[in-house]
Amino acid sequence: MAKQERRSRPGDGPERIYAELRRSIIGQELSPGSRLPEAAVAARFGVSRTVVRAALARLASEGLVLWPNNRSAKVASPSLAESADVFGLRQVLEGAVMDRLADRIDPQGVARLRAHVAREGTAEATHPAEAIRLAGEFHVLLAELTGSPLLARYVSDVVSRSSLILAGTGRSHSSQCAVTEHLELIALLERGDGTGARQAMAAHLLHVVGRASLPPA
Amino acid sequence: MAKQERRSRPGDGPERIYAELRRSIIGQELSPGSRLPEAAVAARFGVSRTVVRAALARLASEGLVLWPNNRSAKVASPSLAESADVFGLRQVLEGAVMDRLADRIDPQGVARLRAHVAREGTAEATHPAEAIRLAGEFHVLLAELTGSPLLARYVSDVVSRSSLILAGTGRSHSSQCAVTEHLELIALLERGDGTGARQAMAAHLLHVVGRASLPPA
DNA sequence: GCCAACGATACTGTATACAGTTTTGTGGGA
DNA sequence: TCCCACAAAACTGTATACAGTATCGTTGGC
Repeated sequence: MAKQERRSRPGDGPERIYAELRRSIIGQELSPGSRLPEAAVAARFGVSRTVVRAALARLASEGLVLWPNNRSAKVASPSLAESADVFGLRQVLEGAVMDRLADRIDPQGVARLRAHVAREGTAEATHPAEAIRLAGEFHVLLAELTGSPLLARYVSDVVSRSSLILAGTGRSHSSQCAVTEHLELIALLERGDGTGARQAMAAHLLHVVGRASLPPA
Repeated sequence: MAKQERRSRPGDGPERIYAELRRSIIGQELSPGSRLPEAAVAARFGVSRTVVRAALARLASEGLVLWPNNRSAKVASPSLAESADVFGLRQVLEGAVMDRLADRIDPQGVARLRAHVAREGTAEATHPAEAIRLAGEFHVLLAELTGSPLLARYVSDVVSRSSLILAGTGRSHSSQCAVTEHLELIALLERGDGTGARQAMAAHLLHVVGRASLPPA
């Protein structure tokens, strides 16, 4: 017999707060530098500081918030150097993703990618913040399709940081360009062109940086 | 005036427990699968469960312990597939490290590397567990010299996991071979041979895997 | 006016209490 | 013997209390 659904199971508290804060940060509802006092966050979500601290620890480990000792956590505001570092690593990691995917991607994976890009296209005009999030998740989906959990995790990490960086610049057409470039990446993978896919990804990432008017990595 | 040294400053508790547990795990004092009940760990180190939970959270985020909901944390025991994943990512990340270092390494960096390898040589015969740790830290040091904090962090991450994996196999001569190979890597970097350094690193990592009698990545 | 000392306020770090969940051990029936 | 039910023990999840630390405004001296 199926267990009765509960409104929140034990252990889900931190996860929920983490997800909500993360969404707020990437969606610019919390701008870089915003302070996140534990008590305030706890009150806002109706939980205790204990739960908030667990969520903050995770956000800090992903670089989305800074959390110095004995001081309030605050939303990270990456410097130019840090931004360059993030995108430099994306070149490394996502280059490896393309190499691996060109060999092993199957029609089902291609279909998932195309479906995702379709959602990007839908959100692109109406929900700019969500468009940024979806554009990032496309890259995470690519990484997941490699079948390497670790690679997927690191890509997810740098993509989160990228979203925070890009949210700060607030270019609204970023996503439109991303859609056509994402489709191009899929096409290259589909025909097994690993070299082309790697190069296209490198160019795509440079475009993303360029549109955000950051100096190239 | 300098502040009076304290035995432990607030906020240092979790960090200390984290470091001690990590050392015990990598040093095989805690073997894979060992249970880590919060209360037991807390009693052992003379702190409260609060502190232990923070340390466990960090270890779990680095993949050294598994921490399912409502269950005791336990030391991870990586499967063959997970081990292959770890070393596959090391190829990607450390290949990038060599590329970057061949351009930018300075005599001071070379000196630090050589000094480190000297310590590896000293520990190699007498303290096998410490030799494994030092061999890992050589790779972390390489990554740090690139000047990319993020790259350094990810390398540190996969090296930790590797240490856990290698500790399980318990090959005692691993470290001796590592010393000569590490010196070879330094020599290649010193003469600016990026391609050679990248290839040598790839071979080195394959050797490490081979000595541990794991299937090649 | 300017700056240092100081006190109030806000906030974090850690311990602990209690409730809820999982695990373990034990006895009874087939 | 095997296996299920069930109760006891072990353990985690969360809230809360209290002590310690940073932050900020104010006051007093110059």
